[in-house]
Amino acid sequence: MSCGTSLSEWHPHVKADMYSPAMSLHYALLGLLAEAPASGYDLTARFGEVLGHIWPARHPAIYGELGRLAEDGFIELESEGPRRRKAYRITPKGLEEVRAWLTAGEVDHTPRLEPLLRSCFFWLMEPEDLRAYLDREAEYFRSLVEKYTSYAAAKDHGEFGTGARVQSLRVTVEAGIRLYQALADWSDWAARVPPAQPDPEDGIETNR
Amino acid sequence: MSCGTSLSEWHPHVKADMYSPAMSLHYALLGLLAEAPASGYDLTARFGEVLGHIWPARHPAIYGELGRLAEDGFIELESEGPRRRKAYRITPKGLEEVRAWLTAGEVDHTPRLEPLLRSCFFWLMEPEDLRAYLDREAEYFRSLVEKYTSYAAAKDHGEFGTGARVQSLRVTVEAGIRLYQALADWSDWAARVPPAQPDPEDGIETNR
DNA sequence: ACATGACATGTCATCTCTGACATGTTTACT
DNA sequence: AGTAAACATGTCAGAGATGACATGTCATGT
Repeated sequence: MSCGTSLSEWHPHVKADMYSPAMSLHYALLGLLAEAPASGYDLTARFGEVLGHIWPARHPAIYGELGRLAEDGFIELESEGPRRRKAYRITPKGLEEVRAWLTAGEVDHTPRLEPLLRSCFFWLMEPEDLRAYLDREAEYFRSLVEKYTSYAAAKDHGEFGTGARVQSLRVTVEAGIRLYQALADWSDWAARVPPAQPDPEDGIETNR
Repeated sequence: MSCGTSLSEWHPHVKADMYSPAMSLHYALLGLLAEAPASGYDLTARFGEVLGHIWPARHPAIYGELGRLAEDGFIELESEGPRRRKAYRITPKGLEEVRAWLTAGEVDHTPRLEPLLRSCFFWLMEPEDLRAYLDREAEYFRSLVEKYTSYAAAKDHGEFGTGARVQSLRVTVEAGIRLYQALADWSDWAARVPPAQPDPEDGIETNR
């Protein structure tokens, strides 16, 4: 082992972080329903369009969570529409729930980004493959920056109104722009890091 | 519904992205074992120290995946040590597996960042709570930038050697620095966005 | 001789999400 | 009148991860 915290700190009978793995959908749905009543179908669409780029969710997860939320009194049936459509409305209890999360909930700061995980293992790649990969990535990140930038510009010209919800979305988009810009710059930077010397310490062949 | 792609594109019988939810641990373990043989305990420690800040994993998941990996011939028993310790070594098949992932696997670019999800719902918070939250976040992100920066400086002074694996880690750390810097700047920026007007379009009270 | 703590591996109930499958309803075009 | 497409909701087996629980091994100090 290299540098390190003692393992037994976490191991035997210690209460861990208690960070909820994906209670996120629970709050995400409440947050969306705080805007306006919606059906599972509507919510699925919203995940497909915008939120899903940050926090993916498919319809089985959504319908399932909707059922649980209703059971627990965080939301309630608002109306039944034409094709079996069921729209839900958030209850005061639900609104309190999501607000408590926002102001008092533990924040998980882990950046679960697959490209970052991959970067730990770049040393296993051939230099030319790595180079090609990083170029592709930089390109892709730049295209996202462009996409979000144009959305932000439209918003700043008042195209979607000036309400609080739109303003929140604008803030989220700004995060996207800055994050993807950072990732694009990082990819460019990484592509210019010289390939390493073969590592003497281990038996596995590194990138030649 | 607002702007949007037709839902039926994904719905009826279309093959979805097939993006693997967390096949990531499978590859992460292979990547770590490509460096040197290790036991479940060692690998758990490494997740706790470094990798876990990017991709968390607890010991039950690790021991479980290790078993599957061995069953499938991606890794093999290297040695049995003092206290039931079992160290595994990656096989040629396993090395091929992780390399194929790195060079040919689909990349999932979704930034699963809880702070970003939260930002979609900032409009539900009281302005002063939001302000306090953003200040705390900015502070925290800055502390991470500092931490990773000092690590990078140590590395650049040759403190951990110059091997390929260390160089990869340096690249990952650079991503962390840039990402957290972007997030710190974003938090500062967001704290200075003026609170929105009450939104006329819906019935739920927004931040006053 | 024995207790303690670090080392080390495992099981299990439970939770969440996913892809595949299944189904019913309404509109629009031909 | 018929059929295709969009609208809309659901079930289910299975994968993957988690916290809690359980157990066994070795070194050290008393």
